[in-house]
This record gives sequence, C-alpha cells and structure tokens, in this order.
Amino acid sequence: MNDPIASQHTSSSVEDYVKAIWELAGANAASTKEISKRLRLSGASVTNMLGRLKEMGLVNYERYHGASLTEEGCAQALRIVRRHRLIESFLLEQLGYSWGEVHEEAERLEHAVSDEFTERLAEFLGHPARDPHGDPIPRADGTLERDESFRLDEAAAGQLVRISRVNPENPSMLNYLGKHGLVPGQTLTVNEIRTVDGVVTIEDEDGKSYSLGRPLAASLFVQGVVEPTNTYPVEPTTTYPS
Amino acid sequence: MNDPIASQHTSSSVEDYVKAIWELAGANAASTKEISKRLRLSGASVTNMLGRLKEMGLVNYERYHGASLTEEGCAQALRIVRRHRLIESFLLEQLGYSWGEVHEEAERLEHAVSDEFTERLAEFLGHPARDPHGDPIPRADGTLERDESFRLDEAAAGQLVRISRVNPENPSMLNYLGKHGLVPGQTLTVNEIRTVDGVVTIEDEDGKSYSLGRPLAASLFVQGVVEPTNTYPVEPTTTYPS
DNA sequence: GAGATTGTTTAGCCTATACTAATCCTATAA
DNA sequence: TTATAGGATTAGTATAGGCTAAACAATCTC
Repeated sequence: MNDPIASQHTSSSVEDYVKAIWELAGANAASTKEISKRLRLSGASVTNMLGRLKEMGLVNYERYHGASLTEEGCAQALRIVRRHRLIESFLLEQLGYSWGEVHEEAERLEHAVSDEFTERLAEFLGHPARDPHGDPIPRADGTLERDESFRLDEAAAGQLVRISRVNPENPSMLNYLGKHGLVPGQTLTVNEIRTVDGVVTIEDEDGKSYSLGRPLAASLFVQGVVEPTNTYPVEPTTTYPS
Repeated sequence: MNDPIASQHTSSSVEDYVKAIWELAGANAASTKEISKRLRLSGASVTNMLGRLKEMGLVNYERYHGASLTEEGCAQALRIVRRHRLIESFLLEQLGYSWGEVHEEAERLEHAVSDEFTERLAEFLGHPARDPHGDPIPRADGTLERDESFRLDEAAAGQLVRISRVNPENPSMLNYLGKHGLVPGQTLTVNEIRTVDGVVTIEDEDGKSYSLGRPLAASLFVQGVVEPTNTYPVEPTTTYPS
C-alpha cells in the first residue's frame, strides 16, 4: 500500500542535502564535515546519505573525497533554490514577514510545494529576477543569472559600489542592516578598509557613515558602480523600456 | 542530535490521522476500518498508530471499539482544518488554481506551514469565514461556526434553498458543478426528488433546470431560504456595521 | 618519515511509520 | 445459542533516516 505514484518530490532530507551541497560548493566537491556542520547532523549520517545520493545519481562521491553534484543533482538543487527564493519573496512582500522570520518558514515550505505552485506563485509575484536579499532566483528552465558581486570587505577604498545582495544566513544581522537601509539597491562609497581587524567604513547616499565589523562587512555583497564621467544626453527611445 | 526543540509541529502522519478522525466522526468514534479506508493505509498500521495517538493524549481509544478525539486532539484537528481551508482559499482566489487541483496541494501544505504563516495568510485574505467550497473556516481561537446545512437530496420538493457548501472530496464533480455555476451562494428551487433513484431536479435563478444524480445531489449541501413575505423598510443605523 | 590531529567511515543501534500474514473478537443471522 | 463473516489486532518485517563509539585515512608538523 506504499504508493509513490506521481511523487515528483524526493524526500525533504534528500532535498536538504542536495541544496546544502549546492550552497557549499556549487560545482565543486563539499566535504562530509562541511555538510554535517551546515545541516547539523552527525558525520556518520552524512556519509550514509552520500552513499544513497550516489545511488540515486544525484552526486558524484568517492569516500574520503567529498561529494559534488551531478547534472541532475544540480538541476534539482536549482529547483529547490527557486522555490525557496520565490517563497521568501512572497513571505516578505505579501505576508509582511520580517527578514529574520522568513528563512525558517521558507525552509519548511520549499519541501512541500509543487512545481505547479511554484510557477503560479512566480506569476503572482510578477516573475521577479531576485529575492528581497538580492539573490538571483533561478529560472524555471534551470538557468541562473551570473552574479558579479563580491564581498564588501574585498572592495577597494574609495570605490563606489551598489549593494547587490545580503547573506541571508544570520537573521539578526539582516534585521540590523535592514533597519539602517543597507538593503539591495543602495549605493555606498567605501571610505576605508582596515585589513587589521576587517572593519569597513562606508558612507551612504545621504552622507551618513557607518563602521561595519568584519562579520557584517562579509555579509554584504556589492557590485562596482562606474561613476559616469561624461554624461551625454540620452537619446529618446520610441518604446518605453520597462 | 535529534532535536525536537520548538517543534510546534507534530509529524505529518499524526496530523493526517487526527484530521481524518475529525472528518469521519466529529466527536464520535471512528473505526479502524474507516480510518484505514480514508487514509489508504492497512488496518494494522492504523491500529498501531491509534495506540500511539492514545499515548500522546490525542484520542480515546479502546481496542475493538474505535477512536474518538480528546479535547486536545480536537483542538489540533481544528488547527489543521483551519490551515487547510485558508490555504485552499489562497490557491483558488489568488493563485488561480482550479477546484480540482487545489485539494492535493493544500493537503501537503497544511503540514508545512506554521501558525504564524496561517494567521498572516488569514490577514492577507481578509479573514474569510468560509472557504470557496462554502466550508466554514475554524477560527484562530478554535471555535467553529455551526453549520445548519443539509444534503440537497434531503430537501423537500418545492423548497427554496441556497447552496452553502460543496463536498470537496471529488474533483471531477467539483469541476462539473463549478462549470454550471452550482457554487456556494447560488439559490435554487427544488422541483422534484425521486426517491427511487435519488435523482433531484432543480431550477436555478435564471430558470435553467438540471437533473442531478444521487452522487451529485449528495455532494451539494444547502440551507433553506425563507422567501420574504412582508418586507418592512430597514431602520437606518447610526453606526455602519461591517 | 613518525606522530599527532582531524576528518571519514564502519558497525551497531534506535525510532517512526508502513507492510503482510495469521490470529482473534464481535455482532449478526439462523 | 451458536456459527460465521468481517473487522481488529498481533507478530514479524522493511525502509528511511537519524545516532554514538570505535576504527581508519589523510594531512600537517617536526
């Protein structure tokens, strides 16, 4: 009577592993230790599951040498990440969740929703390209926007940058940054980078300046912005680009 | 490392049993057979789980005599039903699901969403009192609107009735009824009830008439409507009731 | 190159939840 | 009052996915 008919869903556990490997390593191999730390499981459990994932064709795995995603595993990871980021967008923008609350809920929901739901939600939200943290949302066809951003603490002093995304790992940081308007889209000038302790001093568009400790600075991902030196008048276009 | 901290969620299985018992029996006892049929599980599995549910204090259970919900079990069932019906409302009204698709998705989601999510969703939907099938949505405080409706095939010939809800069990019936506008809120006149084969003939507000076979007629729940004979002008009120 | 350190795997176990087959009750029908 | 049919339970088993403790491999240091 155990009837797996039409179950497009692998188990929640399997999905967690695949996603974790994707987040940890992308196309590279993730070690047992890394995975066990991230999922808060014992190493033994991870070893065990990696064997199973290999059987399923989701990872390449050789003992003592970590695991990397196969093509299929990677596709699966992107499906989960797409679900996750769309759900986060919905929770934040429509249901009024705060940045801190959102992650845990999305973490549970991402294993329960169908592809049907996901695509209808995407439609409902207007097919956003990025979630509220600024992370790109994988597309339904399994492609993912290339991300050119780098950590704020790797910027150069004097550089003009725009916040492209915020590491969603730590809710209290998220809330802090959100409160000060340090959210995706904001433009900042990097005033000083103290390599000794990692403190980064920045100035926002209103001229307010902040000193961010290393953990905060490492949570902010930015892209370089080229200050236009010569501005030519923009030719009027006949159509209105969105 | 198995850490059930702060888990307001009982397992999905437990929730399914509790909900099934509620739907089958309300305050009465449900038999092992009934439960096993509804959940599509073997009788042995059900017996086993009923023992466990009793340990948890969710049901009263004596072997060979079925199980009924305890107060706590009932409260839990109502929480799940509330989640289910709110989710169904959202899927139908906001995401554009059809009546047939909605049930399965809600069935999965109801086990994944938190109370936080549920209440925010209720707010988002404007705190509806009934779901799109016309079923009353249990309130956050655990109370449930009394339902005065009866099955269409138990109406009297000549009676004027209003559809109050539609049994959501059978998707294809739902779709059929929906296509013909036989949805909650519609007013009908019962023309004839053939007790021999259970066929009910009705007439809708536009004068169109339908013959419904027994299964369809038993899926439509209606309330009697009293045709106003004397209409008095309504006194104006000084406050605007919502 | 020999330890020492740290990460990985193996072995053995546990729980939740399902299953089948066999047995046991209960209620109904004669 | 008893036979019997059908529902309920028990016994034994399976699978997924965790765990700990102990053994093992790889790497880093001297």
